[in-house]
Amino acid sequence: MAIVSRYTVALHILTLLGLITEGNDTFVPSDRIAASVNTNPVFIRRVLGTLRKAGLVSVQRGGTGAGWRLARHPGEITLLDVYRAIVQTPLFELHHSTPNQRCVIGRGIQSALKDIYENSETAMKRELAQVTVADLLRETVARKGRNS
Amino acid sequence: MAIVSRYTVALHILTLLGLITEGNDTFVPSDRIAASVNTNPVFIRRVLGTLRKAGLVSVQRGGTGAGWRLARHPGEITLLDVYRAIVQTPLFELHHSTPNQRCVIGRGIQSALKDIYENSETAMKRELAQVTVADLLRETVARKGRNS
DNA sequence: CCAAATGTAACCATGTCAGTTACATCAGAG
DNA sequence: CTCTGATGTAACTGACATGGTTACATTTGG
Repeated sequence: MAIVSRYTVALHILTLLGLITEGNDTFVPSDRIAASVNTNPVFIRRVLGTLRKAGLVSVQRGGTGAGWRLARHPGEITLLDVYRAIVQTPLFELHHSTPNQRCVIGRGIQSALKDIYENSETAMKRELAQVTVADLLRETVARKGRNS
Repeated sequence: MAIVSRYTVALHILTLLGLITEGNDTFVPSDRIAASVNTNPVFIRRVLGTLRKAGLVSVQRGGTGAGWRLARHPGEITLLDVYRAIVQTPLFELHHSTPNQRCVIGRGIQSALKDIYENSETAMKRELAQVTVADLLRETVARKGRNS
């Protein structure tokens, strides 16, 4: 399967918070974020909770003006930070049930694949590490309206 | 989520076929493959069917000695070939429902993410392209018994 | 105290994955 | 020509993940 759209939503959230809360001390409620992402506020709050545990956003509870803002500057959050917060599982799955250990292939393949899979996942993460939320925000506003 | 374990099974199959059918003209039945992978033959045949459509394996139907073998030499099948055969979906999912087009972020983020996601997926595939089934087979038999 | 939020549980619909059973089909061996 | 060992594929299932929805207790500024 693919990497969950929750990751895309997380990046959308952080980009939006970067746009609105950077340079001031405002907080954005989950309803408003949900309206931009076009989904429901509960899902947004679930993602925000995960991002908060990772130290990427901070929350203000209670009263008018409650909501969320970035906990760091957008230039100090890489897409890999967000990936690590949202995605816990390794990119490639091994066998569901361990292969037959009485077969040469069954005995050695998981170990061999582990290395290859790690290299491949690392290469993907290396790309994500080179982009920050600030970069994404800049690119996003630059493309207002374009389709590709 | 993660890349389906079906991909791991496909690599297991091809490695096993490389071991058994390279240098002779034998065919391996799905039952025997299933015994090595430790799963059921129907699942194996489903994966083999996909690999056959991609031109990676060939099948001999009917009679004794029916089964499967590699359609190319193991050194001429990269892990990226297998990936392309098995995985059709892009690595990263975008939003399930299109974001709010009246918001600056909602308007531009999909386009911005598309580029980043493509770069990242390409980096992963570049690693897979550097390994062949022959490499995997060599590594696998070299590690008989080791756990990591 | 009121109002506007968060935090979270509970439930649901949907979809994917892989396991299983079943059976029609194929083709070599005798 | 039949027997036999296999493929090809449909159909059903259980398990699980995902995200949508409702509901409500909790928090806190005004």
